[in-house]
Amino acid sequence: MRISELSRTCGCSVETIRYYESVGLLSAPRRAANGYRVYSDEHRKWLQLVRRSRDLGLPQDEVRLLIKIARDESAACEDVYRLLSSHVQRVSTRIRELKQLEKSLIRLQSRCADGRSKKCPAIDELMK
Amino acid sequence: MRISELSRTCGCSVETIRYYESVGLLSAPRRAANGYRVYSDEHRKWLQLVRRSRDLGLPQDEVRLLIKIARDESAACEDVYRLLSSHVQRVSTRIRELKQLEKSLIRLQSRCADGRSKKCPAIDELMK
DNA sequence: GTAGACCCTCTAGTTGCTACAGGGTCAAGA
DNA sequence: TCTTGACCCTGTAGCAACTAGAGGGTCTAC
Repeated sequence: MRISELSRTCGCSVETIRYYESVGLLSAPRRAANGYRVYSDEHRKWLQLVRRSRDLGLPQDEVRLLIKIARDESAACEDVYRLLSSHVQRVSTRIRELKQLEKSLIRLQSRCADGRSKKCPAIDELMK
Repeated sequence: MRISELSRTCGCSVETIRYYESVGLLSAPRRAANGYRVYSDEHRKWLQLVRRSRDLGLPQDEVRLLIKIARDESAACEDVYRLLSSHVQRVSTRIRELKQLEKSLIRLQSRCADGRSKKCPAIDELMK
């Protein structure tokens, strides 16, 4: 299959596929006589792995690691588990941080709502 | 005050201050005879506004907007309120997304935990 | 033969900084 | 007087993870 077909089946732009190849997240496919990339179903699977992992928020480095684990025939489930665990940790931390942020923002915003003074109290607070 | 002092009082690196100046988030200060930047307390306040806004996650464009509003003597509180509101929306949305993500990750991870098969079921799922 | 849909490579842009390289300035101490 | 070390300057390149464009080639259908 050609790159545009792969792109359609994986929901990932042509440019992104070429980019993944350039950074080593997808192995280079064989080329047709005219230089066009020709992909197999194997490629599609690997691209799915990359796309889904990225959708889950895994950074490229860890996707690379995941690929290495997956290529290993004895695919170490434990390693995958650990990798996912640490990512869950990161996501949970980020959620906590954002909740904290949300609170601060709402508090700041509320100063605007009840302010009668000429100057904006929220801006005053930020510049203090 | 010189740039390093400003840096210390605002908890923001010297490089970042110069960067803010270069992208128009902080107005250029006067220069001493030797070319060094010389800041006033006014500058400190504006830098605080930028730093605090960024800490709240506002993108540069919106900080720029906030500065414009703040410079306006009739600092339109309503505009600030609207700006903060839309940002709170964004943050809330992001929190929801991350929670969803966290769930997916934990689900995926659990497949690793109870898998007895030779191949890692999480990786299998990602490549499907 | 030409229009339109593909494909190619290479480069630059995005966001918000951070980290050099390669210089100049200035005050204190030997 | 010289030198050391802490500052300061400009300008450029790097990060993540793409995206968008320039400037070309290829192939099929009408």
